[in-house]
Amino acid sequence: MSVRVRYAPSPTGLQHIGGVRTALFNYFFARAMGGVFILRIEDTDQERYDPRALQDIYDTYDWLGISWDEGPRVGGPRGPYFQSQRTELYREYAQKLVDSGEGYHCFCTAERLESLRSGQEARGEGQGYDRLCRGIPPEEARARKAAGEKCVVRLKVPLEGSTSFHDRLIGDIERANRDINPDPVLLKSDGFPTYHLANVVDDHFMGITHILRAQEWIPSGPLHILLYRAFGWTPPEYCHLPMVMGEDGKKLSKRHGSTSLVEFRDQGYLPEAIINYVSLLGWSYDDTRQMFSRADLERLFSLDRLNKAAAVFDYKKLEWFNGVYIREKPDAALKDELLPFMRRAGLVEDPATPEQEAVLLAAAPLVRERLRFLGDAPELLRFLFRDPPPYSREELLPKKTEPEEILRYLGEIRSLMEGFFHRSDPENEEEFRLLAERLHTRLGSLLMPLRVAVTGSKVSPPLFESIRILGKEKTVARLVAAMEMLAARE
RNA sequence: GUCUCCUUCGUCUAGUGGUUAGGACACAGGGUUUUCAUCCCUGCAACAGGGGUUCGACUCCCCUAGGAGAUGCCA
Repeated sequence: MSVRVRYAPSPTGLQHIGGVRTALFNYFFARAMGGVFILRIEDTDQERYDPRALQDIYDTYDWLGISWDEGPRVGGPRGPYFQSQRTELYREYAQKLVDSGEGYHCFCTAERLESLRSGQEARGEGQGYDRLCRGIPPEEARARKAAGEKCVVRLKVPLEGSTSFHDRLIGDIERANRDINPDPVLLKSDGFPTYHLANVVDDHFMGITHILRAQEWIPSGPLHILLYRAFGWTPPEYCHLPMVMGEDGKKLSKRHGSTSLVEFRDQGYLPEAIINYVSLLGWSYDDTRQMFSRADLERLFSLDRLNKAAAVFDYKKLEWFNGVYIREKPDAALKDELLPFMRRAGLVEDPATPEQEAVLLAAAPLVRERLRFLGDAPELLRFLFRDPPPYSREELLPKKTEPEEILRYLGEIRSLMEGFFHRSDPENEEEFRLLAERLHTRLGSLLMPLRVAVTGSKVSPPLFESIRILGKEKTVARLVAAMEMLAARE
């Protein structure tokens, strides 16, 4: 039987690391098995639905380069792939449960459930519905419903015995029926299904063969088994993936820093880094290999190498992967990646002029090894597009040097600039060494003031290459500005 | 409260009934270097605890502890 898996997000918030991990594992599993990957939108919560969240799902996976074989935008034989468009189906199957006696109508109001819950909490009892409506005779329930009384459909969870299922990763999981959520709601009073019903019905009709989802779903596993049984269906194979935690060991959330994918993208993370890093959260290939491209994972991913324990999300390691992938980018590709960030910083126009593109292309090799994120680029390269930011007089003066001395050096350097552009970088370096020797100073004492004058900072990309990109005119002008600053009396 | 799952360096992980318990990130030190960074080298550091089983357990079993998750007309 060919593999069919799905990622089924609900459009209620931005895609975050945890969701992406689940999506990725489903996608890679499908690819590695030659199966089908389905995207299904679980938009059954009318209250929390957010159209921006749907767009975010598209944006996130488009950006990551993850595509689905069936789902929104592409369609497929088992659609529709929005649960909000399948409500008839859920209603039909909820009714079947009522008819067969596996489910029942419940007329309890939200208020009653609320007070029930608070009472239980106050007494420190286990929480859950008290099954009040379970005893209502079917005819009576029918009549009340026909009379227009608001109601939901609940599942009749067996009072005795236990329910177990097999998990590919964990093994057999068993739960006493009395510990299962007492009669969960399957169909809400607004006619929409809850997760449990919609999920089971869809997975069945969409022919899902494997359910790969986070371990936070384990507790509802037995419940879903009960549903499959009530319908007379065969459940798919389960594989509950280890959870992703924040640094404090708690479920990853906003307060752990950026967790949504758009945030990572906007900070200048590369999709390659995210994919590589996230893949290693709960999965490994062997004892040493850690570099994996999307294509690698589409081939090598396997459920046999999953880890059981929850993984802590380590921003530092992601950052490291990002640096590695940035360094792998050829000049032109890096330039293209950098462009949006330079634009957003207002350093290049939109669209960039050919000159600006040329400068950025030339600068790419200079910053490549210095970027942790693409978003670091504007600050590093600003001096190529604007006058250097204001710097203090002190910054021009290396330790234990006098202004007059540096002023003299800069004058000499200015002369050196005449032939600078006709010489190679090694030749220029040699010139500067000779000059330092002649002035009885260190090379650093020559280059640091020059660096500050040209870039406005003591930390910059390689100086000679930078000057070459900047051009003689601007370089000399900045040198002069620095000399004037030094010459001015305090 | 109840139920379920989990437990190897700080973090991600590999691993075997007999290993110096391996790799990566982080951190520390050193080297290269015109700054920063990159790069290279070295170091650091783990089998949660207690019982068994066994000639021998990190590895198999049990218990304890700790952690996490679930207990919704949210998914």
